[in-house]
Amino acid sequence: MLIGELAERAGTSTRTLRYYEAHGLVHPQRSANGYRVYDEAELRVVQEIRALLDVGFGLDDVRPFVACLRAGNESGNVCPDSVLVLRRKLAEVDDYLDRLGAVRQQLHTQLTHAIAHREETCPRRRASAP
Amino acid sequence: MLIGELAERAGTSTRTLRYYEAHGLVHPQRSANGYRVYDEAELRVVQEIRALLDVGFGLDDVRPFVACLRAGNESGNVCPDSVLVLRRKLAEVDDYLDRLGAVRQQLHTQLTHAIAHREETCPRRRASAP
DNA sequence: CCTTGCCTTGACGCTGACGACAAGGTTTAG
DNA sequence: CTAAACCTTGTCGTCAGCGTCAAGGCAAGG
Repeated sequence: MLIGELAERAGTSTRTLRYYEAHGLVHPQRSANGYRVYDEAELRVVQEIRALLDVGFGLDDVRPFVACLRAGNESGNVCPDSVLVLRRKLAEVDDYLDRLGAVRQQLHTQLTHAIAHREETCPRRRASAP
Repeated sequence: MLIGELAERAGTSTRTLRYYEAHGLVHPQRSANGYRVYDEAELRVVQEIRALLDVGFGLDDVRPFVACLRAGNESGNVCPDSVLVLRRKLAEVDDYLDRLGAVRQQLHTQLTHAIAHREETCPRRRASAP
């Protein structure tokens, strides 16, 4: 399988595949003319990478999962290093959820006060009419 | 007040103040030698900018609040444009909270499955011992 | 006069995951 | 012969909010 086919099958671009290779996530062989040649297993690998990136992982975070898949496991999650990353990421997400919740609260408060201020300085006719 | 003093009082850098000016958020006067001269009110403006950026706003989102303050209001939140931005940002945050919650759920699931798989293929001695 | 410490504009660096383009080689089909 | 459709490496652009020099002007104290 050449790079174009893998790109299409994985729903990504050739640029992306070369990028992953440059960062050590994919290791295609080369044909006589220098073309990259991928075997079927790489499709799974690329899909795993994409799935993790979509969830907010960085390339470095993805490495253990790729290695885990390549080690013959049917899931990239089951290796110790992957579990460590999963734990860390879960903690990060929880942290971010907390902060984002606080931000939401603050925005809500500001908005409420702004509306209240508006009622104060410029009362609605409908609302205050008998 | 010169740029260095304002930077220190606002807890930011001169570079940052020049950056804000380049993006139309601050309009200092100039002294005879070309130095930027700020009046007291700009401190409030810069603080408002910093507070909003810290919450995740972009410079463009901040503009209405700055204009609102400069219009003489004691809060930057009370003007219609500011309220619009607040509403939009609140919606964005809610959206992001939803997606992040889904991600958290997925991570949790993956982690749970990975652990379960581990128990399966390599059961703990303590847990299964009589 | 010289140093110190302000200030000025200008321009590149950074982070991440690519997109887009350049300039060229290869293979196949017509 | 040539066009089409692949492929190669290399390099610059993107988004945001600045950090970090670089090179120089201005003011005051010793």
